[in-house]
Amino acid sequence: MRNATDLFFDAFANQNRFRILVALRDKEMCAGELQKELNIEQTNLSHDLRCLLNCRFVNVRKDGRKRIYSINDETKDLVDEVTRHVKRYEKYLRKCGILKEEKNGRI
Amino acid sequence: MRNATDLFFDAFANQNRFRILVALRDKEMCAGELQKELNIEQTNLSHDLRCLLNCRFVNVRKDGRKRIYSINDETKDLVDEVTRHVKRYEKYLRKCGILKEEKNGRI
DNA sequence: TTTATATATGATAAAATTTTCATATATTTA
DNA sequence: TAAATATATGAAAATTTTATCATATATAAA
Repeated sequence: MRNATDLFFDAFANQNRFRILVALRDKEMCAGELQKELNIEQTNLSHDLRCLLNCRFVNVRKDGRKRIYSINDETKDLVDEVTRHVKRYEKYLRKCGILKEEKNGRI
Repeated sequence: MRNATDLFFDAFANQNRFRILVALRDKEMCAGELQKELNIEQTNLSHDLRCLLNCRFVNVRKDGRKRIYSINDETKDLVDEVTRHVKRYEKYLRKCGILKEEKNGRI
């Protein structure tokens, strides 16, 4: 059985899923709005929303044929703290040399 | 150019690297001690420590032929907050259905 | 100054994740 | 009830990440 931390990072520390959480930080949105704003392919967005929902990082309510998603407060706080940490360490992250600046291949 | 958040999660949200940060939470340790305690293969541990060091999440000092690693306070706080969040959501993470309970293949 | 211990480096192999693709369902409007 | 819109599902392909392997360096002790 995997440990809970691994599961947590799988859900939270994923590029698209974290972008969704950041977008929902300021206002609730339906899938279509998220899709436009974040430019995530429809089926991927749907997979990601399901994951965030199952983990209870976000909530959803129906409105006609739209589904409106919102982030919960605890998760919002964590998003904020991560964002602060990222800002503080960005300079070093960029110079790390082990983390890849570009997706595969050299810098 | 990748965004800073992606680089941050690459460094921080990695199984072995996060375990190292958690281990260093309570006391500073040299590579050999970490290796025993966490049971991480030597070369992997070395790669991971270099990454954490380059990102400035940990510091190092020399003592004879050992190198003693310690976590910085800001990162320690973030580790604690993540740990709390994981505890709170573990129940849902396990039931997510999208996150894999076992490494590849079915549950 | 040779041997032993502690740790580091870089390339490739192995494994895991993310995207794509084909298609399904659910609700509304015509 | 047929067409249109909004969103969801599952499997396979594509890409990325992590582990392994071979080897290097640095310090200490014999």
